[in-house]
Amino acid sequence: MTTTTRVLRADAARNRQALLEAARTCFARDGAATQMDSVAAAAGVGVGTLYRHFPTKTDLVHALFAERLARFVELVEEAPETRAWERLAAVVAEMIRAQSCDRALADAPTCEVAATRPEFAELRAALRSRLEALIARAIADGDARPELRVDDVLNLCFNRHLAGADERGRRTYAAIALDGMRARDAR
Amino acid sequence: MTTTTRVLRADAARNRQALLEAARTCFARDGAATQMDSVAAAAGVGVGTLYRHFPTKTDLVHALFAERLARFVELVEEAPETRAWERLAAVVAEMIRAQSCDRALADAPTCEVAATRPEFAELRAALRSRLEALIARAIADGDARPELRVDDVLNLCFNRHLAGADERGRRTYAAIALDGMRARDAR
DNA sequence: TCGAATTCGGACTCTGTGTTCCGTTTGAAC
DNA sequence: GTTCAAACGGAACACAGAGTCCGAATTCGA
Repeated sequence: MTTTTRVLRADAARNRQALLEAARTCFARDGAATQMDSVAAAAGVGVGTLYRHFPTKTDLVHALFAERLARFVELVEEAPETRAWERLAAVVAEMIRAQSCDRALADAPTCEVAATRPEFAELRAALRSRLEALIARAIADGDARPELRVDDVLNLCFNRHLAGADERGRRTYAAIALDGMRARDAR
Repeated sequence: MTTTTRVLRADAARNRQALLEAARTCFARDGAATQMDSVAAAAGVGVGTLYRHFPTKTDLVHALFAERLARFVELVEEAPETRAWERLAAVVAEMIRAQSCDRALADAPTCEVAATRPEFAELRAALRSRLEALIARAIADGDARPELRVDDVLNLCFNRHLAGADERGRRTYAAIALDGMRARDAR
């Protein structure tokens, strides 16, 4: 995945991984309020090093969000032979579950800081278009309510309050969301 | 509603109202990112004046949130003879609708800045307990799903993404939320 | 009308946080 | 082992935004 033009020196590569790992932890815990200093500290590295790998906080956020979105895109594509509704349900459940380990994730769909990066915009578009297709199939099958749109699904799944919710809360939330998205006849 | 101990001078009272009005506008537009300077400017007043009326940004946020929460509390209490589910549905719809005019509102349930103020904590507790009772009745009537809890309702209604959504988005969101909260038998 | 208490305004201070800079250290090619 | 480009660390800088301060202006009772 590391598509850097020039090959990194051994220590630099090691530090880059440590930084990404540290950033994951920090953003999961503190959300958007995460400070660059604490990321560097968690990686056992000076801020200078952090800024050499990610020139801007935005770059770091972008890298993390891209990672997550890519996982979701894959998830939507898995097992194309399944009934659309089943897959949609799995995707929704996983997106909701993922919020519990990442306080910053809820911002991903609307986040403007990272939105300007073409690479990120592409990923977001990819997720949207694939979800769109999946939803269309689920509606055609008569499983999802006909007015359902991508944004409705994303709005429901990327809810900031989910990060603070407990296991029961997230389960119930997912159940409500899925039942609500269901077509009247299919229930 | 202005329960200040000493009576305010005419200009002071006028400014206080202007400040609250300006704050409503600014927070509705910019959410938590609203700056004190811009509130003062919008009220046509210096920052000094703003800080005399609201010594801290937290105080201002508190005043605004309290206003909103109080409205919701009233709403839950209205027309007690109605069937519980009907009222719950009305409350949910209104809470979701209210997000469209206030970018900061979504934080109200979890907001820690204002949570320390006893007055605010009371309001929040009041809303919770009244909603709790309403939900219990709706469950007892067989209208709401039995696992439903106050937090589930609040998490669904106070969703940050709703502020950016359009009319259709909010309507669909409300429909999904309500259908999802419904008991299986009642559908 | 006058005077004192109150309020106003906005330049200024203070703090927290993203970002830069540069002397030092390290990896790896020969 | 020597050399040098690349990478490191963290003190220092820059800037935004919350909150302060005090001389000027305003209100209002007498």
